[in-house]
Amino acid sequence: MNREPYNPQAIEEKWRDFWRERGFFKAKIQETRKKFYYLNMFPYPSGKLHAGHGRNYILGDAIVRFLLMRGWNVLNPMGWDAFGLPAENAAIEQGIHPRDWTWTNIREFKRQFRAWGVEYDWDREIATCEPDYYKWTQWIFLKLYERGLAYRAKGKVNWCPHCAVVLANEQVIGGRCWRCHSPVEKRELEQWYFKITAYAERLLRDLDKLDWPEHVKKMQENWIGRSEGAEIVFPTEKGPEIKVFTTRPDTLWGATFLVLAPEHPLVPELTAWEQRAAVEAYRAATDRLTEVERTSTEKEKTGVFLGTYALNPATRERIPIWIADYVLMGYGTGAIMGVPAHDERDFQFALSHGLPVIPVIAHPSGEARLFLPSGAFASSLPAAFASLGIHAESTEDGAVARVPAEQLARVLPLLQRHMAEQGWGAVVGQGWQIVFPDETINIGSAAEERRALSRLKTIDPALADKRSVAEVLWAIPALRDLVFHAGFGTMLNSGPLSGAPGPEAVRKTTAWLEERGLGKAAVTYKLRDWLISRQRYWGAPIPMIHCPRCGIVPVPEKDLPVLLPEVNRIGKLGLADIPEFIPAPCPRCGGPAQRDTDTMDTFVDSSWYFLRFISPKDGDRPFDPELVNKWLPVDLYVGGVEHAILHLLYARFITKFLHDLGWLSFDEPFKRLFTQGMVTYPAFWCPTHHWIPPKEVQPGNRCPKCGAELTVSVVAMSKSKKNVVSPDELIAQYGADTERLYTLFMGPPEKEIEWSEEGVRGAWRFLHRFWNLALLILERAGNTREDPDPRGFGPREQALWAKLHSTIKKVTEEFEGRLALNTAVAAIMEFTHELSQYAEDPAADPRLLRRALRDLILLLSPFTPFICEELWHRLGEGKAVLETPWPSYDPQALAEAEVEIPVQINGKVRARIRVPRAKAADPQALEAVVLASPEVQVRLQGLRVEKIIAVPEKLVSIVAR
RNA sequence: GCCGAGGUGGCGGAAUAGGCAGACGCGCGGGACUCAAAAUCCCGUGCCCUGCAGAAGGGCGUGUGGGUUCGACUCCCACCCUCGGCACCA
Repeated sequence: MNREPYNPQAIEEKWRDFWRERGFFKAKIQETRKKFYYLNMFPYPSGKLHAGHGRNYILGDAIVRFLLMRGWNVLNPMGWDAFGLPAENAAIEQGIHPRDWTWTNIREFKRQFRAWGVEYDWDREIATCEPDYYKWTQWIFLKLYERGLAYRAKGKVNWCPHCAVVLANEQVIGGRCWRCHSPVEKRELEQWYFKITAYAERLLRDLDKLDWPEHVKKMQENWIGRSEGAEIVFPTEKGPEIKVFTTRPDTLWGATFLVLAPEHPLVPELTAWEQRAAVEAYRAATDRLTEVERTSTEKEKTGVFLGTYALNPATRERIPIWIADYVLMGYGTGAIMGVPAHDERDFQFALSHGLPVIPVIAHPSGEARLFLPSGAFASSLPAAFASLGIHAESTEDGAVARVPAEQLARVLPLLQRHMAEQGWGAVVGQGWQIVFPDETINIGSAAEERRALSRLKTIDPALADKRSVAEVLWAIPALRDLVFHAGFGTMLNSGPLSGAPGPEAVRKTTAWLEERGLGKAAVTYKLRDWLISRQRYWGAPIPMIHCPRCGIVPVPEKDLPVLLPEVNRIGKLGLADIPEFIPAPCPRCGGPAQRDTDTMDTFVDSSWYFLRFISPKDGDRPFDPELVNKWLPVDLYVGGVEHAILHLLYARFITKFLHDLGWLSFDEPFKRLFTQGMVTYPAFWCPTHHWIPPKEVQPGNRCPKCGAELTVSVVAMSKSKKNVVSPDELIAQYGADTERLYTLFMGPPEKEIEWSEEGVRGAWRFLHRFWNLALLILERAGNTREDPDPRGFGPREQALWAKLHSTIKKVTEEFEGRLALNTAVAAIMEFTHELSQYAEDPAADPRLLRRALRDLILLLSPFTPFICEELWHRLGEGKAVLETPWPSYDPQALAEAEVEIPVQINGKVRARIRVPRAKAADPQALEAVVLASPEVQVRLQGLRVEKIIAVPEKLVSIVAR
């Protein structure tokens, strides 16, 4: 019999507008019973969508279709992140106005969504570049300004020379621009900031209440970077005090120098006259370094002595003040105390500059180690040591012995006694002791350090060039692992706190400092304030006016929006290049004044858009607070992990701010977050012709233009690398349903995955089988209207019936739980297979056939809505799929089926027995059935059963000897 | 360096609560259809060994080494590797 072939193009065109026309995707915004706010991160409309983008939108569409069938009142809006640098740069490349570029792309995106069958509540469409949207972005700026959370400050900022714009810290990725990857430079500029640091603690703490992927929360946690420690005040001889932040106040007695960031404001005042030239030169050199160069850990620790001294508040010793570029102005107080014995960077710095190192924390291992250079001891020493149970080993340049900490007090005098006349020795681990025949010097202060060093130099001419005891000890390989350590341990050489055990050291020192008014407990964050000024045209103008008389004056709310001026020129312009934009009367005094010529960072636009969807056309307010408070937080937010820090942190901040302002009752915008993985595809690189589209690659990976061998890399699809798969072509060849099914089936949606042409064909073959099966069943059972009666089922029917219900269960649970829709598709495929086999039986129950097909169509409809809508109507069900409730499963159907129980004997599966589920659920019954079965009996012959474990519905394990 | 995720057939992956390892798909092999090919459909497919007309049987197997358990991809200890984020953050 010749059946009508599956013709996806014809079917899909037929239904493309159906769902929209019926209004299935329109949220009933006034009704908030059983509401569900589903949100895909809105795109920046760039060119065309590729198959990789489908990961996000198709997943969302499937979830929303499922939710609608489950009876949820779903809000599923879409908009355009259309303002900002990305759009502007792309438009410049095309030589057109950013607005034209944006709207052309929006039309294209919408066409492609329609082709995919991806639907939204289009009545709520917004674009951040439209005045009725950015008016409210400006309003948020004004509110932040009112509260002192938007401020202007001069400082070193990140500057991207290629984009001609400043960048926020979050937009510098590994020292490079997030858009164009150029190395970022530093410039001294006056810019606008949002005080996100005021929210650091809450942004950190509230991560706990979010149902987000653990790694995204961790990334935010690390970015916020909370550190607990103490702020300590160091007096200086020149006068001004220096505040330092440290996480290790317990090492204070070991602070032998101070280091300021080269940009530190106190540097000029603290510089001695004779050091001024050197200091200025160093500061200038630091300025010229890029972020990448400056923060490279490989770099030698450079720095310059200011020529003046501070006082260590604990030891009261004079310590030199230096500047060095490894100390950053933006973190803590921009100054550190140098504790070379217990901080790796300070240690390197001290070694490079010959600064003294004083150990003040015992090595956590409790070990001490003795070193004696060759010829340093008398022949009587080994015997004396042996009496203490200490055995020395010879190394290239001397003898080494392990000394238990508690033996130290006895070893040192002994050592002194048996030392050669011109000998010396060192014991490190529990502090450093330098032993001479007539005395032992404990390195516990700078004075002792100096004295020990000078004696060493006198004894051993080879040490003449050493500038510190640390240099001497570091040169001995056998001691290195004990000379430096950064662990917690018992405090040493620390005056009143000596002997304080490691776990209490920090707390005790902090208390000691606070009692004396020398310092206090403090918390510091890595998070910096959000720099939001951008010197480019395509963005929301900052609503501020600079008046020569009144200073900086905000534009009154009633005068919003500050409209972006129209321009005819295309290029890297800022508002400063548009003279007619600048003049404006001062809102306060009415005199002539000038508009601020910066625009806002694109991430400001997207930091509140999820609120606007509730009342997108409201002209009087940014959003309707009453409805927003009913609909938000967003129940499920889906987007790329690349926004883990940037957008998601900013949106959380603005939400908390609006909450504090009283506009929002909630303080976290996205209850659950799901990050989908990228789609990769091979990209081909020719040294002369650059990126070559995969389709043009010649056999043997050759360039079509020059025949050169191409370099292949499997990377995320992107237009610039020309390795995109076009949905238009896929749809023309296979249909949208095939692309959708493959996209959802190819792997777990959160994982990065490579696109496979063969995989697409697999989805295509499945849909053919499904189509043919449906037509077969329609022929055989199309007219049946009765429901099947499970009471009359034979074993085959019962098995199929159970399979149907377990499939419904599986698919439902995936949508409601972890969203591993790839396994839901696999389950549907399995069921389709079993249904096909049953349908071939001429005696098959038509009522069961029809019911199975009906439910199968519904289960598959979120994945492949076109073919399912078509078959649904052929089934004559009247209503549309989306008006039909999602199938429910019957636990009874599952209970009645037989299950196969594997039987393990001594850990190996030796038999499989079919048992009715009711019996399998009861351990005793299960055990009895298994032991009675012939297969098991044969296996147990000659063995004595020692133990039986029966796991209900799973397996039976028998131990026999 | 620090933090996080992960390592399962030829490949993508499954095993959701310690209970049949390899679901589902790709690829591959064989067959059907065809003059032929493509497409499609059906069957088989972890590795190794024994065996055979067809069967059947056994051993090994989830990065490596150890441990807990009747039973480990799953839990514990140590290590190796890959990917992602951060990185002179005091």
